[in-house]
Amino acid sequence: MTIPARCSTCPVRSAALCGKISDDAANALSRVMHRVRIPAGRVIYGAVEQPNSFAILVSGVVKLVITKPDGRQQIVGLQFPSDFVGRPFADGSTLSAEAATTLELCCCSGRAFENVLRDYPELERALLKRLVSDLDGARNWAFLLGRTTAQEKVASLLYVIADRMARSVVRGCQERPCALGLSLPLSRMEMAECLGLRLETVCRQITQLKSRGVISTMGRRAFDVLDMHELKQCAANATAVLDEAV
Amino acid sequence: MTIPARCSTCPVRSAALCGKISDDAANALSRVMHRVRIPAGRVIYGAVEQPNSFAILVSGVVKLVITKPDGRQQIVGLQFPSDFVGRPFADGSTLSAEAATTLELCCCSGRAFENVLRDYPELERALLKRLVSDLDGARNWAFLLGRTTAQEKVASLLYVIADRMARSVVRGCQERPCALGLSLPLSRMEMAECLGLRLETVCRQITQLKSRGVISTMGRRAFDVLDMHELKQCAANATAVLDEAV
DNA sequence: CGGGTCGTTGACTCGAATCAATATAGGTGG
DNA sequence: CCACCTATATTGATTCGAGTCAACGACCCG
Repeated sequence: MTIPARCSTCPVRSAALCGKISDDAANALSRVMHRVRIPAGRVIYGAVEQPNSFAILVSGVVKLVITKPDGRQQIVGLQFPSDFVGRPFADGSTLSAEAATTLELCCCSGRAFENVLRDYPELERALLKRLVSDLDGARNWAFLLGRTTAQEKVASLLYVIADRMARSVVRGCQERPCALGLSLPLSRMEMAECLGLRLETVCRQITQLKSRGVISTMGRRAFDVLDMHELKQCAANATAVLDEAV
Repeated sequence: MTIPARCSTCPVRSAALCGKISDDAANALSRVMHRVRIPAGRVIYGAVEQPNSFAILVSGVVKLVITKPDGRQQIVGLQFPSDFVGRPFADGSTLSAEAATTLELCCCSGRAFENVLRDYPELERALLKRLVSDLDGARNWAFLLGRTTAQEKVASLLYVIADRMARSVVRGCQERPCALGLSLPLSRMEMAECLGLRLETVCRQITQLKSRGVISTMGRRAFDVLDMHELKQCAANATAVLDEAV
């Protein structure tokens, strides 16, 4: 038995959960999942709504945001195409997921997903691995917030976005995804919320990166990486870069 | 079949992974696990050593630390008694786990653990749930690092320590674990590494909390929470507390 | 009791926040 | 299609919290 046609043409299949399991399990999964389109700004799951569903992100970007009673917000993670969206066995935390852009999701109800999970232990195993790597991601995010300068934060974010957007846009080009005209899935405000900064600070850092010829911007929601290597340098160690720029 | 005697007297059993599964699974697990004692400072797992093992923390505190080539360190998580220690299916990240204090672990080899995992899907399910809650923890840690003042950071850390240490020291006392003489598992330097601050800043904030009568300290490695409610207030919203203090 | 590590406090600096004033993009209606 | 209008973005001036540098003090070890 082979996988369904709609799956075999799916752009994220190889990288997503459903590409890591046997055709058998993938079939069972495909039977309960369906494509949906979600407009930007929609809350996918959060403190309020409980009909928890699960999805694989096909296109677009999801932001994971923690909001405190006093209004402070922090984006604690971004999800890109091929990522798994949902909170299995959620305990109702303060975390919510929002569409940063228009999304295409391949999704199903929590109940249906948990049934397949029970029938195919290999799926549970794959999910567990993904959670471990999400956990690594969350901890690296914490490092970024705790131990880096504004310069490094902005450079890191742009690097991650360039990396993951390029991967999902031009598949096959593993070399240098430069000069592509990447679309920026976040506003300046949202970038600030990602990085624990104010939007003015994000602006200033972007201006600096532009004046150094590392990136360029076109309008509000597009940018180019002119020098991928330099951007990575900025992300890893802003001070060293500043030294050699003197 | 009942669980082994050494498990039935184990202080963390009810809260740990092994208390969330059937006696059958718990038995299988107990057969491959054994108690070990680890001195403070020992690296449990990290970038170097690969013989990955898994453990349940019985006593002591483990710190999870990310170290970058340039020497910057950030503690991205703490683990307390009953927590699961280990990285299933690790992909060799920059994360390492270190004993912050002397530890008692109930541990086994990665191979043995994965065998039991295969035989008892319920164990895998329990592990998955624990990872999801770890993920929540890591994201809340990110919020703390990104969106709070030094005051809130220090208060939050002391609150978490007081909460979890009290829970493991005086079991049964669910009311107000105040005035207990809690042992502080971290040095000032380590506290700073947790919070993305400098140790001088941690000192100053501790001094402030003392002068406001929220906590008191005895020597270097012990403290008391004099007003648990106030400490929680400081953690949640330092500014409001400052306002009413004027 | 002496030495060294760790913790505390003080004086000063600096990076990011804040407050404020434009500027530009992008959508809307004429 | 163009002119306007509002959001969003950018830049500048200033403030403030935390970092840095330095000295001192306290605890804990032998």
